Order: sequence, then structure tokens, then C-alpha cells
Amino acid sequence: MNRSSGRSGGANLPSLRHHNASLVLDLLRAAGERGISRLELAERTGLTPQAVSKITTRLRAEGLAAEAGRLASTGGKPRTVLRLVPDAGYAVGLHLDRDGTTAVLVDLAGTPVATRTTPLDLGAPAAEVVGAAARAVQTVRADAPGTEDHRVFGVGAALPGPLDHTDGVLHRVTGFPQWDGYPLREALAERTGLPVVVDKDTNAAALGLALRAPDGADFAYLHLGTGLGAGLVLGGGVHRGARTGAGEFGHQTLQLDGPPCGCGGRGCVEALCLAAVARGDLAEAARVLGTAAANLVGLLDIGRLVLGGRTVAADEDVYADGVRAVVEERARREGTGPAVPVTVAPGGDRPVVEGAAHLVLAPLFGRAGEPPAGPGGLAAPPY
Amino acid sequence: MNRSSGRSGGANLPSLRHHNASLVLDLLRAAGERGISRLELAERTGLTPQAVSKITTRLRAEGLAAEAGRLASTGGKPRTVLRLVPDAGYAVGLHLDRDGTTAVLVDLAGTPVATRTTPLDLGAPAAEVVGAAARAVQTVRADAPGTEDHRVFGVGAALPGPLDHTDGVLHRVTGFPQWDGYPLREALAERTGLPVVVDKDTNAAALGLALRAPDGADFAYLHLGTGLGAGLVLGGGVHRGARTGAGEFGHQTLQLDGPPCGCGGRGCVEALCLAAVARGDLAEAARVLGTAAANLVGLLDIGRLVLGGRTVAADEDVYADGVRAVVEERARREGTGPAVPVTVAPGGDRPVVEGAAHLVLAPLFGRAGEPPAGPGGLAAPPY
DNA sequence: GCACTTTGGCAACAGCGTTGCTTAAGTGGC
DNA sequence: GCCACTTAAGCAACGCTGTTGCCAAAGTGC
Repeated sequence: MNRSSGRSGGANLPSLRHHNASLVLDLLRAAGERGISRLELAERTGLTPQAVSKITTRLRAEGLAAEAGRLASTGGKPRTVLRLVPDAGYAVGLHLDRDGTTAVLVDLAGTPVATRTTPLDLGAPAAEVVGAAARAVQTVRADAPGTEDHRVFGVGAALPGPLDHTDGVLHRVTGFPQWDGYPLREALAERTGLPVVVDKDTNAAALGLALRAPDGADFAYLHLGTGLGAGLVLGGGVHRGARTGAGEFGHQTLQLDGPPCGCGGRGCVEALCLAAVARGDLAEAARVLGTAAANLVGLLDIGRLVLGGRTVAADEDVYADGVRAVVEERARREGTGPAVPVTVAPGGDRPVVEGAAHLVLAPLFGRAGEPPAGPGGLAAPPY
Repeated sequence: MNRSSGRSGGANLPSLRHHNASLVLDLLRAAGERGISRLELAERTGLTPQAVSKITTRLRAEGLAAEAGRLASTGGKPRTVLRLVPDAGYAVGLHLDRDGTTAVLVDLAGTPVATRTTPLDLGAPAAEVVGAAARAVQTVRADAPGTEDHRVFGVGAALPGPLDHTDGVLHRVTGFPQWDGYPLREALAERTGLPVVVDKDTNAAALGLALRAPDGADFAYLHLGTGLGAGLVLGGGVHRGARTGAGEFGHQTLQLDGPPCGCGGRGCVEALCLAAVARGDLAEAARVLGTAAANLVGLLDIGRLVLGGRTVAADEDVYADGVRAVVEERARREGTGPAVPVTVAPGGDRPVVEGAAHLVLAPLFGRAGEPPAGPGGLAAPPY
């Protein structure tokens, strides 16, 4: 039973079946090419081996799972290894950044099979940007043969700035007022003929990283690029909050009555941090970022911190070490156990595009987030 | 299904039954004395009317629900109103504060039926404090006749400072080093013969307020007393984090390199806020509190803020207005809709004791939190 | 008094995971 | 080479879930 918001849902037999199937499918996905045996699935889900057998039989019949070799015997019949069938479905990830667009086609396992990056000014007229984005989607689909229409589940689009994840309407992409109130989801769905999900870049990246994490622990993804934002993963899914605006990390006040910030406030982390970057004092930038991160860790008792974004990518170790130092010092003071690990997400901005594709795939695996709706409407999931 | 942490749980028929029964029971509880009809239960849960009939029949057979009158007809057979039977079970709430202990016996509906407050120095030897607490529990049970042993589900204990909710061991109650590592749950369970759950005072209060809230929206409870802490309610349940230490709100850095705080850090909200209180500048205290609160609202996109604690209770309006002003100004700047409402929890510290009792009751209603374990062990819930 | 509406229980049912047992497929002793 | 043993996985029967179709109960309104 899932950490979805609200408490409406009564459960019936189909929802129970779907829940367990998602759970198994998620474990298969997490196991990757290594695969996983039926008995291990049973142990991990708490279901009986017989129930897992029934569920995997259905998944195999639907082409989502397949047997793939067997393990060494431990004194009896050896376990059969099951694997997710990656090409049972695909999704498109789309990253609309301030100065360029990247589209990626990933398979069910999350592996990218085609990528395209094109320069694109997010400040151009909306119709132009949407048109270019739709073309990028078509291109990346054409790049990968054998991915017919019905096997592409949808498009996940990630972009900076506040937006409403539920209805896919942008609020106010910082610096580009023409996007205010623009129904991006609808427009993209119409142009691509595919279901579309829209989310903030930080949320997309966080979701992608969450699906790759071996443990299910809560973590925060801190993205430092042209701005500073966060994606929060609580309980296995992205935490979006009441109005899907969570992750407003950059305009956290870190210095009461400090220097003015572009947002109109004073002493925001983003302003302090980027000012330090601008004057070349990366150690100070890392210290400021670390202080805000430590605030977050204390407030939510988060288990892990992941840094990302272009600015971080340029000097990974400086930021990782600087943030780690602040977090460790605070943990020592409070004496509540070892400090949380601090890592850097590899690949600069790449986690954003790949995570965007996961906006579409995640619901299949029971991860938080409602399935996308739109024209060519996503039929009931194949299981 | 439920926002529990981790993603282990496969679901079977008993768990499905339990889930739906909890859901119905929670709606009955929320309806209070007003009651609720079968058909409304069906609408709210999404279950069929027939399923609700079956579930409520079981609940009535077990003495947890009862029919209570009927509504006006709308042209046909009038709806029958169902209500929770409050005296079907009880729980004890215990608030161990720095200078006193309060115990309360509440019924299944959360209504207090007996209260006792005794002065008690939390700095006294552990055995002494536990003994006095256990006596308080016995006293409050004796105060309410007709509440035999098997109908008291357990004791929920709330106290300040970091602790491990999972195993009930205290970490370091600020200012009282003798509690460091003390297994409070075990000790209290042994002395009272009842299952015990231990949690931070802020979490207990937040849980109690969450159960009373009409909507299921996320909110934060900010407690300003001798210290400053927060309780977070996300997705209907208390968010405790990886090591059950979430809510560390007071030692959030709000002023880089600011004045030193007792915790060893610099520029913590708690230090800034309490310093302002000490010099009588309540408006500034409220502004500082509001700034930290606005950080929290932005980060989590929380839907509501509730203030509490003795310091707030002494000047409710000053704090409510001061915090509201900061939050509203930030909302205006960011332009993401109306600011979140700011209210004060009535009754000073009372939400803490009553919320403590809910630590025991909440699992019955499917709210986050594992059921208590301990001697005299809580048998399977009565439904 | 009769037609109609709405509530809510009864009975039959489909489908879920579970249990008990059987078959498959290995290892290791002799 | 054979047999006893162990472990994995499927088959069949089962108990229990919510669902569906139907009917009795209990009102309103002409």
C-alpha cells in the first residue's frame, strides 16, 4: 500500500492484484540484468512463493518478464532467474532547459536507447518551443527502430520553475514571463499524440535517482545550475506537496536581512551561493549550500544527499567535500548518529532527462504519481 | 493504500480487509457524534455500498460501531446513521515535560475522560521519573470507572528531545544527560503492564491535530516553549524520517555566522527567537519564527501551519499575526497562489498529552505508525 | 391507497492469495 | 550407478474478499 497523498482509497481485489503486480515488477526492474529468483521476490514482498509464481506467470504471459537462466544449486533444484523484458515498453523523456532541449527514449528498464540534444531558447514564443519539443520527440522515436506507437507509454517533460504537476500548467518559469499560465501538458499531448506528464526538473531528476537507488531510503536531490532547487524523495516517491510546488529550496532564507535576491527577498541561499560562485569562492559556495542542506537534513531526517547540476558538475569534489563537512559537523553536534552520505549525481544534467522519462514509467512500478492522461490515452497498464 | 515508509509490503486478503476496515473506522471517528451514513461511507471510500454494509456489520458485531438514528428522507427510505462507539476502547496519553507530568485517559473517539497533572522534575533519577509516570497512569485509569484492563490499548508517551521512536530509546533529552540511551519504552511497559509507544512531544501534538483536521492536508505544527521544534504531518501521518529524528526545526540556521546557540551552532532560529522573547521583542520573535516557517512551507509546499506551546499561548495573536505576515509576503513574492493559513492550537500544551494518546489509537484507524508492542501485548486489533 | 424512490440485506459469484501435495531437478553418500 | 535427501515450482482445492443481481423495508407524494 502506497504512500499516495490523501486517504480516499478503499481497496478491492483488482487493486490488490495491481498493487502486488507493481511490487513484483518494481523488484524485477531494480534487479536489472542480474535478475531475481521467485523465492527472493517472495522474501522481499512478504508474499508466499506460490503467489509470486502466479503473479510472475501472468507477467510472463503479458511479455513483461521472462526466465533468464538459473542460479547455482544450494543442494536442491536451482532457482530460476527472472528478468524484466526491457523492450516491452518505452517512454520519452524531455528536458526543456533555458538554452536547449534534450529528448531521450528509454526502455522499460530505464536504459536510454536514443538521445537528441538541440539548442532552443526557452524565451522564444510558446508555440515555437512546443513545436520544436514535439519534433524532438518524433526524432528520438525515429532514431530507435522497432518502437511502434502502442509501445511508447508517453512523454515526461521536465523544466525549471514552478508549475502545477496535476494539470500540467506552468506558473512562472523564472525569467520567462510568457509561460505564465501556459497549459504545456495539453499542448504537448496534442502535438505528439502521446500522454504527457509535466514536472519540475529537480523532481524528475530525483525520481530517476530514486528508481536507481538500491535502498528505499528517503533522500534529497540538490540541483545547482543557473538556479538552486531541490527534489525530495520521501517514502519511495517524489514529495510534491499540497500544490505540487515542493522543493523551493533556493529561496530559503539563510541570512536574516541579508543581501537582496532576485526574488525580492533577502538572504536567500541561492543568492548567497551564486554570489560566491561568481566571485570564484567555491569553498564558500559549498559551505552555504551545505548549511542549507543541513537545515533540510535536520528537518526531514533525510537519509542521503545527492548533488547535481552544471555548476556542481564543474567542480564535483569541492561541492561534495564542502557540503559533507558542514553536514558532518552538524551531525557531530547533535549526536544523533553518523552523518548522512553526500554524493554527486554523475552526468551533469543527464539525470534530468532520464528522470523525465521515469515520470511516465514510475506508475507502472507502483511508485508515487498518477498515470499520465491525454490523447491516444494510455490504456489500462498491460498487467 | 497507505503512506508507510519503505516498500516491502505485499498485500493479501487479510491485509486488504484490515485496510478497508481501518478506513471505515477512521471516517466514523472523524464524523464524531454527528455520525455518518453507509452510503456516504461508500462514496468517501470508493467501495460499493454492499461492501460497506458488510464491513459495518462486522464492526457492529465487534462493538466498535452502532446505529444512531436516521437522516431525513430524500424521497425514499431514510439513511441510517452510524457512529463510533467511544467506550469500545481507551488509551492513556502521557506527557513528560521538563517540570511536570500530565496523564490523560481518552476514549476511542479521542475524548479525554480523566486527566491528572503532577509536578515532576525530569532531571531526577530515571527510575524515580518512570515510577512517578507509571503511578500517574494507574491514577488516571482509576479515575475513570468501567475501563477494565483489556479495553485499554496502551500508553503513548510524549517528551521533549531526540529519541528513537522505533525502539523507544531516548537519545539525549536536551539538558538532562542522564537520559541518554535510556530504554524508556521498555521501562514504562514493565511498570504499567501495558504496551507503550514513545515519541517526541511535537510529533504527538501534530498527530493529535491531524486526526482532528477535517481535510487530510499536510501541515506543520510548530511548538515554541522552552525550545523550538516541529511536527510534520505528510500524507495523513507523522513524518519521522530515516532515524525517526525529523522535526529538528529549532536548530535550522537562519543567520549564517550569527550569534552562538546552546547547541554549538551559530544563528539557529531557536536562539534568535528566544533571545527576542527574552528581551521582550515579541514582534521580532514572531518575524524570526515566521521566516523559518516560510522556509519550511516553501520546501515542502505544506498546506497549513499550526502554532503551539506555552510561549505562543501567552501571546497567541502576536505570533499568529507575525508569522502570517511573513508567510503572506513570501507567497506574494513567489506568486504561487494564496498563502497557507496560520492558526494557533488551542489549549497551550494540551495537544501534546492528547496527541500522545493518539500514538496508541492512530494505528487502529490506519494512520501511519506501527501498533505498539510490549508486555500484556496488544492482541490483534478487534477488527 | 397506490406508484415511486431510496436504503440496505441476502445469495450467488469471480477472483485473490493460501494451503497441501506432487513433480522437477539438482547434490552427495555409498 | 543408484538411492536418499534437499530445494524449487506448479497443480488443485479452499477460504475469504469485494461485487453483482435481486428483493424486502421504509419512507414520499399524488
